[in-house]
Amino acid sequence: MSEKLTSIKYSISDLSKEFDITTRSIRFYEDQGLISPTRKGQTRIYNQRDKVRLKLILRGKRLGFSLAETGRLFELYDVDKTSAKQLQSIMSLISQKKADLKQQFDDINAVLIELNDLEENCRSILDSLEGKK
Amino acid sequence: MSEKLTSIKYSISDLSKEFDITTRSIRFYEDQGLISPTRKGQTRIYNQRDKVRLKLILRGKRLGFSLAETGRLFELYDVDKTSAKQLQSIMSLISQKKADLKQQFDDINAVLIELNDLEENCRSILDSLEGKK
DNA sequence: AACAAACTTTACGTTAACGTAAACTTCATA
DNA sequence: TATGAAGTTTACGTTAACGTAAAGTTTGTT
Repeated sequence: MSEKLTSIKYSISDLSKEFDITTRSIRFYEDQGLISPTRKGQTRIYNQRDKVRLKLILRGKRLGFSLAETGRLFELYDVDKTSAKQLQSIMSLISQKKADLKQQFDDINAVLIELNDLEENCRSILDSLEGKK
Repeated sequence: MSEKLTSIKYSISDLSKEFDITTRSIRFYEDQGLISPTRKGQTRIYNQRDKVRLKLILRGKRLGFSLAETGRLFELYDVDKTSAKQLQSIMSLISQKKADLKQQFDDINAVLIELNDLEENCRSILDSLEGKK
C-alpha cells in the first residue's frame, strides 16, 4: 500500500555538491554500512532515503557522533524487526544518548554565556581605543 | 593588590582521579600548551587555575572542540594583552563559534525529539508484548 | 574514433589524541 | 636497605575519518 514511488535519483556528485563533502566521504560511509545505494552498471544511484541518511550523518558529526554511533541510531529505526530482548538494550542506549545531549545542552549554554561576555569585553576595549583617537 | 593566595596544590594523580582521565592525557595537554604546572624538583604541581583549565578542556571536548580550538579560547581570556588589530580577528572567531554552537543547539533539540519518539515507540512495543503474556 | 568528464576500485598516507611500553628517579616505609 | 608506589622522559603504536594517487571503465560529445 504505502509504496513510495518518489523515483528521484541522485548521482554521487549531485550529493557531494549538495552537502559539500567529497565523493570519497560518501563512498566511505557506504563502506561503513551507513548508506546502500543501488547500482546501474557499476555506477552508484542514490534515492531520497540515502539523501536523508546523509543529512543525518552530517548532523551526527556536528554533534560529535562517530559514524559507528550514527549507524547504531539508524538501526534504532528498524525497531519493528527487533526482538524484545534487544529492545531493553536499545532503550538504555537511547537514555544514555539523551543524557549526553542534555549535558551538551548545558555545556553550550555555559559557553555561549562566556562568549557573550568576551564579546562585550572586546567591544568595550575597541570602543575605548576609538575614544582615544 | 588582587594576589590570590589560594595555595591549594594538586598532584597529577589527584587530578587524574578527580576528572577520570589518565596522567598521559594531562601531560599531553601540557605538551600542547594548554596547562603549565609548576615544578617541585621534576614533579608537576598543579594549582587552582590548572584545575579550572582542565575542566574547560573536558567541556570543550564534549562539545567537539579540538585541543587547538580550546587553546584559542584560552587565549581569548588574555584579551587585555592583545592589540586592537587582533581584536577584530578574535571577535570574528567568537561569532563563528557562537554560530556553531547555535547550530549544535538546534541539532540537539532535533535529535532529542527523535529520541523521545523512539523511546515512545520502544515502550509501546514492549507494552504490547507484555499484554500477550 | 577519439577525447574529456564522471565514475569506479585499490591501496597507501595523514592527523589528532591519546595508549602503551621501557627505563629511569624520588620518596616513604617495612 | 630494599622494595614498592608515584612520579618522570622518550618514543613507538593505534584508531577514526577521511585524503590522495594510480589505473582502469563508461558515457556523451565532437
